[in-house]
Amino acid sequence: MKNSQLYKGSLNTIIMKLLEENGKMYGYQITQKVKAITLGELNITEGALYPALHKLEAEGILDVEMEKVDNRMRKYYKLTEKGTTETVNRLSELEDFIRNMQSLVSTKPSLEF
Amino acid sequence: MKNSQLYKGSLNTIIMKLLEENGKMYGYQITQKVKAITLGELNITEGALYPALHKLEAEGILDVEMEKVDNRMRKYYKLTEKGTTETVNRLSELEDFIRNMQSLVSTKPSLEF
DNA sequence: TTTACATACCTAGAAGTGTTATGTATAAGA
DNA sequence: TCTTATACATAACACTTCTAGGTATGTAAA
Repeated sequence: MKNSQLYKGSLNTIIMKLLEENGKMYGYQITQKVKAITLGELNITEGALYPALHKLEAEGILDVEMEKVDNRMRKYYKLTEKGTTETVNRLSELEDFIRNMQSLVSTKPSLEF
Repeated sequence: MKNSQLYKGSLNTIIMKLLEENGKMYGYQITQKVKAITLGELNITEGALYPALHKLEAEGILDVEMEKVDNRMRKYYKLTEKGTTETVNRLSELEDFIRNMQSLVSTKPSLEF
């Protein structure tokens, strides 16, 4: 993704949330959408994205639909029923994670004079 | 750590922040502190913690100090000067990460009736 | 007293995730 | 024509964490 290791483990959740929000998307579109939303801070690499999409499809989280646009092939992905349910869980986990990280970081270091 | 993959990549930042906050800590204490702060939700495994501490020490982020307490050995870790500077950067990255994840997740899915 | 649990450290091998590098192909713009 | 953007894909590598084991002391319960 980017320089920071922090994003490791969050790619699937990001993909699923975007698909929940937009109905169907194709790979390249996902990379551009993430870049736009994060103001260029997060760039999903193709080497991470495509294997992730294939895995989510194999797990029955995503469905694929091929479409030819402007003589170029596009693979549109959308959440299955199972995927929609899973997305709710993932987002709940993400909220817990963010809450826990904020708890761990919120307290100020003791000042010594 | 726990069930969720989301915590991957955040261990170093957690360790460094706790040391910034508490001056010096030993490994087991870090696991207990994290468990307490997150109300049991996050349990750092020893197989992740000790290698991480050793690596941070090798990188000059942490200093070690041995101490014998109740006939048991303890290895106290504290931030070096370099480590203190690095911690500021890591916490800044964490804030960016959390902000970006919230941006990606904040928008509601479109409702279809 | 023996068993279990808590404290306190450690490591090797496996698993999972993502990066880097590379490949294919079309379209648009300088 | 060369570069950039669009659009997919995979293989080799790197990094982080987990699983599962090991060593050792102190304490509380059975």
